[in-house]
Amino acid sequence: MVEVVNVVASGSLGVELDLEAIAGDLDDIVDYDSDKYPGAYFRFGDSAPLITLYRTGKYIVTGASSEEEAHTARGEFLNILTDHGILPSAEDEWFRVQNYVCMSEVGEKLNLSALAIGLGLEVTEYEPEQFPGLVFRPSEHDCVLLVFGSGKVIITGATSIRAADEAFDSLRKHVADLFS
DNA sequence: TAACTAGCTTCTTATATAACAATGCATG
DNA sequence: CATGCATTGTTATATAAGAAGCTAGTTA
Repeated sequence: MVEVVNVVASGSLGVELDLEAIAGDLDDIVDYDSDKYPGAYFRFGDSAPLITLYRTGKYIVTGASSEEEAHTARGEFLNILTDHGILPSAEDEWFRVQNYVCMSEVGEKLNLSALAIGLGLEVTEYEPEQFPGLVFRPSEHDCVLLVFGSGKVIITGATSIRAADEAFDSLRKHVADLFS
């Protein structure tokens, strides 16, 4: 099993927006500086996900620890926009999770040099002087795994929890075959 | 010279290393 | 009171994805 630690999702309001006016109106929750970055940041609380809104009406949600939390943040975001008359209604827009960042562990300490050879040098990168984790890009899974000597594993780039689960499972099987 | 492409910026999150800064405490 | 060592804290390293906008480089 993998634990979701971060969810990145995106959607579109379908309308062009005046971010300067919105930032002025929602001064307490919106942070916008076009010289620094073209997106306007919406923060709903300290540990809540961050929503970045763009001129085009497209937006991204980052920092949610579940898909539900991402949806909740999006709902709050849409409500505030409709309440302030920025949006006529919150319908007819798409919203999709683009990236799941997950964490898990294999339950034993790992020799990463041996693991790199075992998994195959063409699908792994391990340069401990540059970064302590081994980068594993399994050819049969569409995500990337960072494997550490402690046995902890980060799975990122997955578009579903199932994909992350499957990728971690295959890593675990490789580890079991190699070190037993 | 114009159009296009590629790469970088911002942000989030776990993970683990080294290198560095800054501070605390003890000993001479 | 000054120096040395230890601890704590911050930053960098690397990963993925979305977004818009800027710059740099290439090509027609």
